[in-house]
Amino acid sequence: MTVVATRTRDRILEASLALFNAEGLAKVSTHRIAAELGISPGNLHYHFKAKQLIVATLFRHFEERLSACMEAAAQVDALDDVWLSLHLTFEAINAYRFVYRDVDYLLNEYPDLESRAQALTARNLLAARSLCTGLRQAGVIDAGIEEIEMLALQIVFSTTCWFTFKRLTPKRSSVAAHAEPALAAYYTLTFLSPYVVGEARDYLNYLRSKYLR
Amino acid sequence: MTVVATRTRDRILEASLALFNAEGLAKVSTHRIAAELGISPGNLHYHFKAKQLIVATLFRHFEERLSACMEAAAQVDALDDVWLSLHLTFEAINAYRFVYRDVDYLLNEYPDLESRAQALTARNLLAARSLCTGLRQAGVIDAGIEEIEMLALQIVFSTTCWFTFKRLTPKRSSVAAHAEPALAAYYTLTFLSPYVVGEARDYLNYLRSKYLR
DNA sequence: GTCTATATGCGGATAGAC
DNA sequence: GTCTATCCGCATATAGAC
Repeated sequence: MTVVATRTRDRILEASLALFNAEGLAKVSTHRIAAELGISPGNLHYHFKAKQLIVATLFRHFEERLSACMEAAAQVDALDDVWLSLHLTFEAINAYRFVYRDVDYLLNEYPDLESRAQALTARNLLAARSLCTGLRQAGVIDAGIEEIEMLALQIVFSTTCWFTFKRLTPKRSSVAAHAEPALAAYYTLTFLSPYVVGEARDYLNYLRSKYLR
Repeated sequence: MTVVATRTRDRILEASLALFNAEGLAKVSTHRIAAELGISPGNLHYHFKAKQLIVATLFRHFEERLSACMEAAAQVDALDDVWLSLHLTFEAINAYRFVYRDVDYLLNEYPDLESRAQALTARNLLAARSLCTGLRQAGVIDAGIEEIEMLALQIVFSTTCWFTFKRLTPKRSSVAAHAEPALAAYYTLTFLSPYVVGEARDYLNYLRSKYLR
């Protein structure tokens, strides 16, 4: 049945994503994925002729989800929306964290993803720039062109690499795993703080007191 | 001869470092290293019983070099020295870029390095904080405790992840490879700019005009 | 110290029966 | 669609001659 086939296909993608995120692309073999699902390696191969195809499919899903975040981000013009937008972006990246946590391995192993990953970053930069100019026009921040350029770069840099860096800082047991994206969003939001003017400053301080705990 | 033995050992480390940096830890096998040196795999194994030992040795060298950078950084109290210090740090990280460019793979493959890598980051954060408070005491920047905390984090974050992120931005052929650390240092220095006061501002602008080309 | 030859195991991928 | 069985290649690591 096609229905059943599709189910299995989706289950493979689901399980692969979970394993890749948890243990890293390199450590998860196709055998392992099959075992996790209780199916045979042969069956898995029927649905995906190569591991590369699983990875490529997941990467496409990631592109789509992140692109949606970016479109939303480009429209933002209030500090409150910035935080939400960053939060959603971090959640997207966290849901597919195997991509950025191990970019070097990923791109070495599957070179055809390199240009797509670069294009994604480029669009991400455009969206961040657009977000910043939106904030300036709304009078939320006061920043020159060069400063905005810098801000956009910082935002994209931190969304991209945050979870990679996280692994290099000792775990704080006090922080629940699901709270990570919210914290990361707060951290990134703080980049804006030197440039925030007017009553938006108060809101930023409110956020600070709320999340610095 | 012990002398010759040592030579070969060092050559192995040298070649391994070069290959790891150029192609990534995962893609470079011990056979490959041996072939590159024109020695046999058996001979390589005589000097290093396992690939892990090569990696561990290189990692120790990296720790030592980066630690020296950090000690120097902690003493800095002028904007000029900050740039130099950042530059040297980026050069150290660039010289051993296989470490941070593929941390996730590295730590998954050699778990005993994880705590050492975290300790290194922790010390790095301390040094950065010390650098920032030094700048404040010297009157170069005007920043509160929380802001300094944030600055230190930004500095360490960017030194650690910059070259990883670099791979996600399209190559600009105009930038020579050896100039990368200098550019990265400039980028990181700019984090300070919102907080720089007095005549130090002029110097920062000078650097900007010099490196923004 | 250096070599050749080889053991061992794993991961990706396939063939063909059911 | 799913299975079992298997091939192939590579990477780590070892044994033993020179």
